[in-house]
Amino acid sequence: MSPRATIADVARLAGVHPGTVSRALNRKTEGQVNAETASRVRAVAKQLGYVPNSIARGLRTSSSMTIGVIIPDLTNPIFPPIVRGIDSHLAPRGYSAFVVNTDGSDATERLLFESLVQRQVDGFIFATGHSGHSIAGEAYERGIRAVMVNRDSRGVPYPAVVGDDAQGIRESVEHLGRLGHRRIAHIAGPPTFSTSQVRAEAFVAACADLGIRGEVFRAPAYSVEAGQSVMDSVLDGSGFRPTAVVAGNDLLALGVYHSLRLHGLSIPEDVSVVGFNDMPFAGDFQPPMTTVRTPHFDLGVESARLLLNQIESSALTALRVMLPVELIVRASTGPAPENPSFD
Amino acid sequence: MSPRATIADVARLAGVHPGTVSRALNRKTEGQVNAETASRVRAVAKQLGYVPNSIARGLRTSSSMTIGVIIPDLTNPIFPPIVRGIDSHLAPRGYSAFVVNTDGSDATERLLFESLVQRQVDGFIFATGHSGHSIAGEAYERGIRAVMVNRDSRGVPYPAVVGDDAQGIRESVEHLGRLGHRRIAHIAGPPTFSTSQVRAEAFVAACADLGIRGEVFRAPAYSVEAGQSVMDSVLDGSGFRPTAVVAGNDLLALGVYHSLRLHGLSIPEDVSVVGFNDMPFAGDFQPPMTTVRTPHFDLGVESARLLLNQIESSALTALRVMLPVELIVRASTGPAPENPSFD
DNA sequence: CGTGAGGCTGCAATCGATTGTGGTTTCTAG
DNA sequence: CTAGAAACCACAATCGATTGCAGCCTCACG
Repeated sequence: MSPRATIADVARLAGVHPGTVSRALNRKTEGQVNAETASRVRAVAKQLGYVPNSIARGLRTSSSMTIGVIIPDLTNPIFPPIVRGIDSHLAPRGYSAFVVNTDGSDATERLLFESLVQRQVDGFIFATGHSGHSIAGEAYERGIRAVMVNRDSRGVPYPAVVGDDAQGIRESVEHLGRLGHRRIAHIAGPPTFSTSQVRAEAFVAACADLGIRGEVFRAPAYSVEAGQSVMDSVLDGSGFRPTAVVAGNDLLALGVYHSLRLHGLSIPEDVSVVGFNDMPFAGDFQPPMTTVRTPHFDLGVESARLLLNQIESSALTALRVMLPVELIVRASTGPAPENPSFD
Repeated sequence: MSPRATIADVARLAGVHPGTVSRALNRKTEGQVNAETASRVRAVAKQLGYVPNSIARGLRTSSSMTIGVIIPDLTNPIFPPIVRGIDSHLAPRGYSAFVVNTDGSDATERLLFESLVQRQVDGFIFATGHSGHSIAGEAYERGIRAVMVNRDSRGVPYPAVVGDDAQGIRESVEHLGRLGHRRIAHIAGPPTFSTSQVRAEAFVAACADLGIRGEVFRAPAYSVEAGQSVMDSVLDGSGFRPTAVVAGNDLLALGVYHSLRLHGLSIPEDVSVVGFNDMPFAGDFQPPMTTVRTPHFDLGVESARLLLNQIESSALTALRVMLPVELIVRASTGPAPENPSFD
């Protein structure tokens, strides 16, 4: 690897001082140097293939132009769009993102967080919010800038960018109500996530408003397996016989699909199912899934925008951005059965 | 933001020289300092909440402990597992990854590449290989370390980590042959990708070996839309009437699903379909998709391993790692119809 | 008791850029 | 013609860590 050209090399060849080279090459300061000199410097720089060393620059300016993005798991399909949204806002502004996965472990989150602090990231975007999310609290104490995305974290004073989950659930229930359903189950996610609580509460409220009998069941995780086993226990153990289920998210809904299939029940003839998130390819499932579309990409964009605002204006405005969601009706919901197959 | 403690602060409070602090805090050099002094330094460091500034360290040691990962699009479901595989190897070794998306554009790839060079990344992992992939060539000229993952790039002397695509296709064709299919279409990806070529050639060879009539059709992209429109033209325009189709990847296969459905053909009764990659939730499609599982996570791990080897041993061993694939038989393939519905 | 060998630690240079300060030069205006 | 102001650029400090070199101290051995 041929040693990269430094600013000193350029200065020498252009016959000027390194400081002048620096000024000539930076938009904000190039006015301070004679136009002719500047163009000579630029010519030499190009000739030498000079690229500024942003490590060195970062040391001096104490800004690394990097952002830490902490998510639970990149292979969970809702996160790639969020990450891309973040990146799409960051990249044009000269920022780069470190994306790390915690796999839901607070311990690894802490480790990764520290390693990013060490790397002098200018701020964080947390997609890992949950009740008792200590890292965000600590980060705030240490004066670190951050925003929460997708999930809120009660008690943490960072801005949060979330979808209007309550509205999404309400529309789901109304949709099912219009189809004649009067007994609906809600498979809720883990109670430590704000999303689970918001959705469950909205479900209960909507059912009450519409005079629908709604029961809430809690899944230990937002996963296909959890959805399946909870639905199994609803069908086998509980006395409740729903004609429709509103799942806490698409993964849980998929688990419900599996459970229903194994019980010989068909969707939506016997039971209607609605998911949440509209993950990629949700329309290609068997049957295509009715679900609530959350604008994940935009969630990412907004969170990045908020963070950069904080960083550049250094104003810690505790804000909260809620983006609208949309019910996507596909084939997993249909009219309530006249004679429910299991009555 | 309270100014972070520096090594000088620790030195002052511990009553030693900054150099000593540095030595006391680094595994490799802590033997050079008195055990008692070292522990005192460590105590002070903890008390002050000192975290080394890796920007400063990077400047001095000229190694940033970061890797650039260049992929086409994170929302393409094959990439998250690759990225996680990379990360799982990098993180425990103190490296962090910058993941960037090119959206298939060489121009933005170039931009992102330069910005990462500027950030002094220690190496690159390219998942964007294609014929005429100039960036990798240039990078090599400049003595930059890198490896290619998933896709190969002919003519670029970097190591490549790929799946055994030829074997996967061969197994697909054999599987269909055993089911009695004698007319099979292959929807190939863009010819600029090595994967497309390898798979198409393997398809032709396998058909020849088994005495099956195989026709290759080229899709302009690895996307659902492309798959659908190519399959449309096969069904409508071409004289060829396949009873099965081997798609270049799962996205194309999904497009084939759509096309078939719109033509009133059912899978696998009328036409069998096999995909490639076994993307997440491929088993939940309608019908569950028979496809070739590529070990994407391991592809990522291997590529990171190769890269770190290169970096740490500084030996440019042009290697090639091929990982085994596996045919996953689900419900999109079945016996060839006795009387093909469209003859 | 002298000396050589380690063991420890301080000193200062260094990585590559940015930026406040100040000195020349040139130009303008009175 | 000269004072004052720009305009331009060089100088050097600085960011926070790492590391070769050298010095000091202690200890052991002759």
